[in-house]
Amino acid sequence: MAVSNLNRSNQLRGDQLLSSSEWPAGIPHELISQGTMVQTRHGQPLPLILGGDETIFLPFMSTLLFQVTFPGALRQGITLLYPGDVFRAAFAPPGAEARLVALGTGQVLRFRFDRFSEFAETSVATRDYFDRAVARQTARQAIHVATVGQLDCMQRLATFLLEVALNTGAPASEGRVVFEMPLSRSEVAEYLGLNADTLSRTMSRLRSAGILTRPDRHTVYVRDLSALAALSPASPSLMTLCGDALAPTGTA
Amino acid sequence: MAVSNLNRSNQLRGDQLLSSSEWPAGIPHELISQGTMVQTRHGQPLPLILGGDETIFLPFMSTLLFQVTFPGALRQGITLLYPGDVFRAAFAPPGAEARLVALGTGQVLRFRFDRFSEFAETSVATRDYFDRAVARQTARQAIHVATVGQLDCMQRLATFLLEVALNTGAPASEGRVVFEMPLSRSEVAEYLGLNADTLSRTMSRLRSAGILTRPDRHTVYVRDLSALAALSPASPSLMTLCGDALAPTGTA
DNA sequence: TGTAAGGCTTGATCGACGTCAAAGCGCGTT
DNA sequence: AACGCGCTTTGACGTCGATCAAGCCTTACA
Repeated sequence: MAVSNLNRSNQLRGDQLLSSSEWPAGIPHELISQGTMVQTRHGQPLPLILGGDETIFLPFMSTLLFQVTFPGALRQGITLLYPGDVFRAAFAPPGAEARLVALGTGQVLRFRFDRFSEFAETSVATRDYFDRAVARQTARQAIHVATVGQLDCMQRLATFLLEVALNTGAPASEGRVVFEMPLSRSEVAEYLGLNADTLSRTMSRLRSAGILTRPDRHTVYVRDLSALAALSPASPSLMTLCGDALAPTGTA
Repeated sequence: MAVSNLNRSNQLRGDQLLSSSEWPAGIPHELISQGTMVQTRHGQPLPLILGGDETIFLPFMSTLLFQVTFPGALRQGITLLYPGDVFRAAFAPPGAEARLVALGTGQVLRFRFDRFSEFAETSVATRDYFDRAVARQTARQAIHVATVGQLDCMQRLATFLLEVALNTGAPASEGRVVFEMPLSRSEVAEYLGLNADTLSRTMSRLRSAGILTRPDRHTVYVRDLSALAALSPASPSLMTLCGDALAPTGTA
């Protein structure tokens, strides 16, 4: 088992770190011991190696952000990756700056892609897991394209907040959710294709409407999830895709 | 071999229609006979069946468009699919109207997904083909997100024209390309997240700049591919991804 | 604890793009 | 050939969000 160094982070074989009860649903257990577990800090870039030793990452207990910058243009946040997702370096377009960054302290499983697919040859569960994860991410990506392409500022922000709430939030009480904001204001703006100042204004409107509060800079407390969902045309899609983890009181 | 009826179109077993010299590069030949070949007309919808008998489509000699409409919002063109791509119904987000339409007369290979993956179990080439196609499409999709999220009207249009030119165009002479416009004006607008009137104005500016002409409504003649590429921050990405099929005189 | 740096908020202003309406053009139909 | 329909073009106008700038607040570090 190769254990290489990556930005001085601790690295272990995948099954040495967490008890299996903490593993994200769906990951085949026999796969985990095949990879390298990378400890992440906020903002840590995960190098995307291409070619024969292409890398593949599985966010384990962490959230990742994939960004692309065209030469001479602003940066765009492409997708947020949650535990259970997969990201191979070949997903990054050539000819543009592509960055995969960790958004907090956590763990990411890393493989060489050839090793991963070699193991997948022997494991139906791994192939199924990979195909299902890719399909789910592609569907989320379609929602993101439609969000950026068609929705106005408030709708985009509501969609983003709902996405993060459903994927990482903890229910506080009936119709209320708390979650950590994984992105800075300007990163959210990049993700939504908006200006950071405009975004700040829109967030203020949500606060003064009583839909959410910010106990501190990194925390969002959604006081009325139904009202937030009502602002986003994508809410039915997100609710279905994220498994209705936080059943709302109603969508009206 | 099941041959069902779909919108009265002709259907044949996949290997009965074209000589193998016309097959798109990369598709394993043994896979083709496993599917159903669907004849398409312009605008024909390809039904996306989900669940146990999920469908998967392989555009063969045709181009497809995948669109999503949120309830109460405008339609968004998500991705264009060219020969060699793959589309499984699970790529469509739930809770929103999802449409896959053919953009011209051609052929599409259709499988039941369970049958497809059952065959893939026996064929390394098919698995490789599928994974590579998905990765390439994901990279193109990242370009599309960044295009819609960050670029202005002219840059988006230039990016779209370049994409279609590189994927379907025929070189006319050094630095010149002709291609059929597969989308109507309003479909292009939906794909780029723009207003159709604005798009028309921008296209007029390209015409008066001498970069392209429209011999007829369905045809685009690019008179200066380098100038078009210079307008799009995504041109290095598209050129690399589409295999430099039309080597330009220069990118400046 | 003081200080500096960077991120966030908010106001004023401007411009690109969306909206609406009218006219032009191609195309199929009778 | 005349007619009518649908798509496209073009102009006038309004608006949403980008930009610029000032002030505030948090965080890091000496």
